[in-house]
Amino acid sequence: MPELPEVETTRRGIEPHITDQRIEDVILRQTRLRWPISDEVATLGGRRVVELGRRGKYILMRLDRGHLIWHLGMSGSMRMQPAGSPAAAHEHVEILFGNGQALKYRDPRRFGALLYCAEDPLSHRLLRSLGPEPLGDDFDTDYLYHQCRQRSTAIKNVLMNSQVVVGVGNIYASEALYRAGIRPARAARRISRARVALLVDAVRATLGEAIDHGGTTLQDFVQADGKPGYFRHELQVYGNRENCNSCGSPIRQIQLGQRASYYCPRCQT
DNA sequence: CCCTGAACCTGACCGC
DNA sequence: TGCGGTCAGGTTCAGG
Repeated sequence: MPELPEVETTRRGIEPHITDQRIEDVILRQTRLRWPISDEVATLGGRRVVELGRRGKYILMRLDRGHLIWHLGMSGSMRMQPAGSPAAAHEHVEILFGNGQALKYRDPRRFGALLYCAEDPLSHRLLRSLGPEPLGDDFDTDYLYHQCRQRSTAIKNVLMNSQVVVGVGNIYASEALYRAGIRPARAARRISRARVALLVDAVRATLGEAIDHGGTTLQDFVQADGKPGYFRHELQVYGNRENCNSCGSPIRQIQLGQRASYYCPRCQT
């Protein structure tokens, strides 16, 4: 999926097309996603989109009454197309707007979600215990060092724990650790404060640059205009079985927390 | 509380 | 060409 940069790229691409627009109709072709789409979603015609926000990997669509919470799962994408254009395979949801544009949600693996929420979406059970935004002020050295102190698990697992910090998935965890010179399997509590500071900077820089490139496309992800993300060309270790761009050592792959992890055995300690 | 592994689902790819 | 096995960007949930 879609990690934070892909979700933010999606949000930015869609926002200008739907803000202040009136929903004409909602088409549900498949309601069995991670959780079933509630019947209320089909009845949103007439409501207006007030703003499009994001919390971690969730896209928050605030309506003049109620909210939609979207998640892209592993294979989800959202794009704008003219209303009436043919539906692609696995295009489960379509929202038609007064301006003749359609927001299309596509998700082959259906690990994503679309939830209707009457109240504050930040209080929803799926969102209320999320950690800080990695690009916000609350994610700093003091915070992450404190989170690491008592944890014996690998630092990569800590980075990918959404209760610790949101938005860092399997690609960017490997990339940020490479950038910080820290091995993904290193026990979190065995990392010095100075190196945690490097890691905080690395996470921010990696995610920020990925957003600037429109995210990373491996298979499914497309931006709101249908183009892929271009950060794939900037990846240093993820999916790379070749040599380190810095020292030439072969990149190694290990398994951590059910996920493939990549690192340079010489540059990362 | 912390940590691990199973589960959800489809499609791409690889070796035979 | 077909078949079976493996792997894939996420996250909840059950259980130790």
